[in-house]
Amino acid sequence: MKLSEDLKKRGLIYDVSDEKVYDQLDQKKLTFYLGADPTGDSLHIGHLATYLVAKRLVDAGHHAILVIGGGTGLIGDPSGKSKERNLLTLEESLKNAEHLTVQVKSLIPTAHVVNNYDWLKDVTMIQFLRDIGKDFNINQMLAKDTVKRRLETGISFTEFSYQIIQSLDFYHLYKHHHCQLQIGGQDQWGNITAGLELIRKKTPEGSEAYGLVFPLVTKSDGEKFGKTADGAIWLDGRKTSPYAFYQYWLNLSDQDSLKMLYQFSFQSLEVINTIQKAMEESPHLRHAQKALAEEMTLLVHHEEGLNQAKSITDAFFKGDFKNLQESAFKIAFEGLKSAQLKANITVLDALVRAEIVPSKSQGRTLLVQKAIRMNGQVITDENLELSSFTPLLGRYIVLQKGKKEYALIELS
RNA sequence: GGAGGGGUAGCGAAGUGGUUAAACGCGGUAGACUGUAAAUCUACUCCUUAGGGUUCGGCGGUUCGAAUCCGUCCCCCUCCA
Repeated sequence: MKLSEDLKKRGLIYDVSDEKVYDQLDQKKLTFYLGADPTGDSLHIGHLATYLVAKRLVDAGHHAILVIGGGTGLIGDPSGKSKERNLLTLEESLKNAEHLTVQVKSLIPTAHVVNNYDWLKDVTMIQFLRDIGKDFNINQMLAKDTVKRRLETGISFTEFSYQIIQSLDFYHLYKHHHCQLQIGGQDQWGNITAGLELIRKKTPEGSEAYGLVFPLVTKSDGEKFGKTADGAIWLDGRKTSPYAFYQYWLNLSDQDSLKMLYQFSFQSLEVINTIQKAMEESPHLRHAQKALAEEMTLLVHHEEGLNQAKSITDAFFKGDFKNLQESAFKIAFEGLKSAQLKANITVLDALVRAEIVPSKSQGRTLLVQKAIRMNGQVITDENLELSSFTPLLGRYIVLQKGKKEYALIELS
């Protein structure tokens, strides 16, 4: 199947600057670029969607340049933001950029990774205003959705100028790396077309550059994809454990999981179709969720992370952690909340100390509601001491709140 | 600079001297039902040594008693200049 057709069928194309881009994708080997600003020290699942599109292009033989926006991150992209952001310091931006570089390389090892701070930092003000500013029309800039929406609430000159800076990236890459295509989420449309415009003006002899944007990943319940009450789902295993990452996919609704399967999975459309059928026949087996969880966890956290996530899942949801070997046991609880406590501590105190509840009041409420289990046994007596449990492996007590939250107590 | 309006729990929003730890909605957590889903129903949602303690932008005052009245300061919005 042609690449363009595959992308369309998966629902990964929101808009293109020129229909010709499809033929280019199907027939030529393009150099394309995808950027991310280092606003945080890790990418999250939302970024993952965009990088996986890049990966599809790479797999089809195109060359990827992944831009880490060490420079643009200093300015602040107003796209999709209703408020002015706090500026990052240079140190933060560059440090975050380092982290993102590592992550991005691990996702697409063959990609050329660059930091736009390298070419943006030396542009002088005079240069900026004379050589670049002349090619931008204020009316057009103001008309961009991302700017227009902000005019009422306020936008600084800094963020207003963002589109110019990003255009400079595209032009730089076009000129020096023959990068002809920029891809991104639909919120990047304005920035991408601004870049195309700049390239056109700077190349009077004729230019060939394109833009392609994919739809923002959305969930059917209106919640933002990749966000939980605890915050974003990060790709960094230290910020979101492989287990939590795996669980996020596993907990997607039926409807969402199918959609995500098309958008995220590298399985062929035929295979996805089969999964869809299996799912319709027996939804309780959650074929789509499981397939997604496995594939995505393997991709981001590799085999080791996937095994860890699965062994924890088995232990917790099949309840067989009692039979775990010590090594597996440790892996299962790695990254989860834990506390070293003495045996004469009461159940209620243990809940607070293990940080599974924020206060004793709430701990009591949960105990009354039969929401607390220790070593799998429902506990209602807050004054029970830890010594009244038979510890696992001689010293561990597994603490459970509700169905999904666990902590480990190690007796000292 | 002038005139007016407003700041109440994670958010939205009632409350204008006394069971008001503060209605209601959303969100959140848990229980039931289930498929670790959705929908629905139920409970909880400041802290606590369970007696109390500390809350309504900050500080100070009036009062037996204040989110509610007075003074002052800070912040936000609207209109005029």
